[in-house]
Amino acid sequence: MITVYNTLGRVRQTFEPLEEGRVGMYVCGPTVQSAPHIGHGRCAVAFDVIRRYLTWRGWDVLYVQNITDVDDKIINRAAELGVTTEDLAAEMTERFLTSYRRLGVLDPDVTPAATHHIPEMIELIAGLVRQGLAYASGGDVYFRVRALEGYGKLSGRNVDELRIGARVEPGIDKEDPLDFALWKGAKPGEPSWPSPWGEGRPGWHIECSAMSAKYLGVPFDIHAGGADLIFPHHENEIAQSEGATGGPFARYWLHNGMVNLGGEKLSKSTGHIVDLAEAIETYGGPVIRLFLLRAAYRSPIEYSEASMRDARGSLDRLRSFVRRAPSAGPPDAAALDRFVASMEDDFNTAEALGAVFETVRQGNARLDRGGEAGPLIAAVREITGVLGIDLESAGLEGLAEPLAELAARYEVAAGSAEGMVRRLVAARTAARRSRDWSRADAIRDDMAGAGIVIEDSADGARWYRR
RNA sequence: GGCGACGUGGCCGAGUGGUUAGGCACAGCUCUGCAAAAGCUGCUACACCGGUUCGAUUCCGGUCGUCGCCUCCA
Repeated sequence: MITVYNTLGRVRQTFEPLEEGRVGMYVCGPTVQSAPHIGHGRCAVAFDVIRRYLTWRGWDVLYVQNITDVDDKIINRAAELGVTTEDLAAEMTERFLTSYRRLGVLDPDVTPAATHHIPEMIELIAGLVRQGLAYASGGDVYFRVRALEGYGKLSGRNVDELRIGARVEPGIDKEDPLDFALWKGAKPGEPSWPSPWGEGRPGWHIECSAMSAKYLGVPFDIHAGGADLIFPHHENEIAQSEGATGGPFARYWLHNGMVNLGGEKLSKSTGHIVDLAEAIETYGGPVIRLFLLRAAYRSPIEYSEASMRDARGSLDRLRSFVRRAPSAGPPDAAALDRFVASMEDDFNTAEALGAVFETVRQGNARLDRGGEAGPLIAAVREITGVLGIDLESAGLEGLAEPLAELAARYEVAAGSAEGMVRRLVAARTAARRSRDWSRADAIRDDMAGAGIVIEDSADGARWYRR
């Protein structure tokens, strides 16, 4: 039985999909205006893990993550750079998807882009206008917030308190400052589409209402995203969708905590950012993924180099363990049970990892005593697989050059990166046999300098990339 | 000001009304040509003040502090 914390209602509750054995999941994706930062990675990883877990548990998950490819920020940024909005969006989309993959995030089943769903959005807006829940004003269309019962139920706000803070842009004719745009009339030179209200483009919130309904149907099971989207984005999605259908929209709302730097949230608009691609380049995808999974997905986490080093140390421990012996037999049942119990408690990956490390210690202790640890290793492999933590890849990308240099220095044949590593390790083993300690140590030190760690053991040398 | 979350040992970070989270770091020992890895041992906590209770880090109230949202944001 899975328990989840539902932002809607702020309660823990049993997760029961609408249809037995099937789960529909919609994750709010990025606005592709600039490159991804660690916070985007956290969101992607958090819900990728949930998807993987549900899948592993035997459920059929339909996973949708959108791309917002039209928006004021994109228009402005493209103008600054002197490129088209399409080109900018396409390039940034690619960068997001590449970084996500390097974090071990599986591709969504559907990755809908807003600009490919304009007709669906127009239809939805037209329906809201017909029902009196929206109105055209100038070339814009606004949602009439006060016309909808229950607005604010997700974020715990009430309309009378909101009134004071609501943003009113000059020159815009809203009936009420709380009302938000469903459709924005185009200014000259802006990308636009024809609509019953004139040329224009969709507001931000409407895309998620339209696309989630299209791919998952309404209502659907899980709607997820960053905690900073609770208000107004998700609140407005609910207003639009429930206004349009008269019934419930998404059943479980899951929100990941923010990634902070120096105690403050990362934010594109302020430039307070840890670039995701750079971090991946520096530490590798698996280290970052482990860093992200060490805390529960709802807690805020602090990015720091010290934390990344910790995460690398932890990853090394896992890798060293599974390299000691092959998996054998079915995965250890006790280890799996602990993993399942942790995950079913609101997908508590931090606790799940605690159980993994205890399994590692048990396994190491058994191996030290000359015993068998096949099932324990199998369990660790199984669990890290579900968590999407890659313990396997040698990851020798980018090392061809330094390895070739070392191959030349120690007079072994050049070739593929992996081949050179093997030959260098063999050369060191030979040096050790002839008790040429200085040569053996030099090879080990130089390899370490290149990022390849060599460890001796009873049954030969093992190596892995740091 | 309103709404929400949170304050755990050197650091990161789970969890619980009375029993070891875990990782990283540190010290000692074992093992090892050296090292690393690994094992064992050690170090050690629940912001503060009240209350409930036989007993609270864990429930309730208050204080202080931090963070998020209230405007675009994963």
